[in-house]
Amino acid sequence: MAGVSVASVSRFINSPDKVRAETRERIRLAMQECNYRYNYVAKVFATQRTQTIGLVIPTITNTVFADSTRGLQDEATRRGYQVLMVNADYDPDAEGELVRHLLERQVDGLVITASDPHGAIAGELATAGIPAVFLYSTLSEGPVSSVGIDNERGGFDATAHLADLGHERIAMLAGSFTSSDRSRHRYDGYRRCLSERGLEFEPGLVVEIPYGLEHCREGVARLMEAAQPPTAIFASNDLMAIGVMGELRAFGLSVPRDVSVVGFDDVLMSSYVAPRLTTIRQPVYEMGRRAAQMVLDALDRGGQSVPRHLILDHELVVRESTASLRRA
Amino acid sequence: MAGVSVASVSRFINSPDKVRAETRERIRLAMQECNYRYNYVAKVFATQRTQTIGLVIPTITNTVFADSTRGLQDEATRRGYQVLMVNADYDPDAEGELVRHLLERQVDGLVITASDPHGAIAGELATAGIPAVFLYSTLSEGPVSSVGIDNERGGFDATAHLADLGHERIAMLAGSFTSSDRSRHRYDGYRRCLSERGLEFEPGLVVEIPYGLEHCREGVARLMEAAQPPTAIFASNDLMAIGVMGELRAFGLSVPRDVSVVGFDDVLMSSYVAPRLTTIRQPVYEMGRRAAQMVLDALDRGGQSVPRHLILDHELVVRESTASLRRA
DNA sequence: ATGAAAGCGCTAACAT
DNA sequence: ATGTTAGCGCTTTCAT
Repeated sequence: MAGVSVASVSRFINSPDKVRAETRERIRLAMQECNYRYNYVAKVFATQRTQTIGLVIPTITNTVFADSTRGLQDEATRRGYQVLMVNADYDPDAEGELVRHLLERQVDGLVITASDPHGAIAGELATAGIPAVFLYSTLSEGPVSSVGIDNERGGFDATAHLADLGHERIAMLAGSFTSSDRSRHRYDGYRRCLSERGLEFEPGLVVEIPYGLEHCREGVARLMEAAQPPTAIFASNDLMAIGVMGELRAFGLSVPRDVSVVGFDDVLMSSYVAPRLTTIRQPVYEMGRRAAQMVLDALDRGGQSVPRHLILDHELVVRESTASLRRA
Repeated sequence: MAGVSVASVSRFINSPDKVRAETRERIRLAMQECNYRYNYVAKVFATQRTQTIGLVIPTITNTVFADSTRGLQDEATRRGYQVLMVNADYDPDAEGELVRHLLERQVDGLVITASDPHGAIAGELATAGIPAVFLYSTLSEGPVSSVGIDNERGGFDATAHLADLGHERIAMLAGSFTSSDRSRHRYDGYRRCLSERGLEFEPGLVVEIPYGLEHCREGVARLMEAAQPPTAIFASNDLMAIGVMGELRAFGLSVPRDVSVVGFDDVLMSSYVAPRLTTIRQPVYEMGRRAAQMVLDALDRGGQSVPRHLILDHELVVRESTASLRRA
């Protein structure tokens, strides 16, 4: 239509300076006239590269994942990559499914917040043949790279803060261990703190619930209707901590007067709720950025690289939801 | 490798029953041996159909969009489609960009929460040549289908609730009009209510801010530091309403004792914050489901169909953040 | 600066 | 039940 070959059109699209101005104009006109639309799928098919990194997150409902995704997205965009995000709803089986799906879609790299980085997913990633990194998990070894914080120490620090305030009956409301190794590691830290402080561990003070605000009611009920209810609750993440505070109020209990609550993540919302939530801050934007960096760097090096395990610093942020124990 | 043609392999993948059991086994073995991975991109390229519907949302940080996306996702999955979600960060220019991007990616249909369905995006969609629907907007006509609620009436109802409680100085903290026609329509309803109730409209009582919790501080400051501060605030959405409540507390003000607050959306979080938020509920899951339904139905009919404009019911949910005006 | 042509991995129509 | 083959729209190498 423009009287040129497809090669010239391709050049026009990808490096306009390689085609004469006059030809450029002819092509532009023809494109306009026939309402040309570039077919990205054909390009990917031809080049075998999508310039896309696949991202698997546990849920879209907890905004931490939105925040880390932003970091990942920014870094990817900066380096000419896109990100294809899918959520697994905290379901380990779905994770494998989604990874396969992303692989079929020819993503160039993968970052995943997995339920269990030691589970089946590890093998899946190992054979994928593209750079992959685990995000959020605490890993110090293994064939696939990772970036996260030390969740065990985070759990320890949260619990220690409560112990420092004089609490002895400290409960943990944990997101289900099978759907999150972070929850398990935070629990490990909780246990270690209890033992180091000489506090007795009571199985009844740990309740494991599925992730999500809507499951907090039952968890809080189990905790507070016991013969000896806790005076402080450590929740696996801020979302659930906010859920806990809501349910505590429904029980006629006041935070922090009757019970102290600490969360994990330091989601923006946590500075806005009443009372403002004490929590463990994770540098999530930075974590997302670093994860992208790792897969992009590997890609730059031709896909091959030694696995790295990056553990960033977390930080206790004391706000209004925790207070000294009032002795009866 | 299995001694069969590519056609048989294709059949094996897409309709295994069309190939003899013995051949099936040979293929399976060969696949295993050479670590075969299906190339989805090639399939899309060959068939010219992605079985994917593109979704553009304003932000991933407000969980309403997560909720409507779930409805959309469920319906799509049920009918064998996937959804490719991208977020525009409330930027009208980004919306156009993303739509073009999705089109290049050959999505079969499009659903978009647009800043302004009457803006440039409308033309973009009209020429796209694939089914598209606007989600969340109040539209009763136009070439592209839509599903939403009556945002003007929603804004009216929110304001009327405050007026019914005796408030006369009712402010609106609005998400920027240029990035959301919903905000504009809710504002229109606010204005109509004021006028119907014989309440004087004061420009100083309307402040427009960018979306996001982090911008609420300035908005609340502008409102409450005025000579005659409002006794009630209607916020464009729940997220901002929660932000408002947080900032009001920072000002030493109590909700609802000193000022009443009403939001919009009825996000799950709104039942957990303190005080529990009074708001206008949108049936967002259903909205997402219906949007998917519309594009999928159009696709089933071969892409052609008359535009439909669906307006679902909203509902005022009265909780704890609003109270009768205490006269000085 | 431009053109010719091979090739990316699959599907689908047709033939056997 | 299986094989043959054209073709999807682009990139890229090699010629000119």
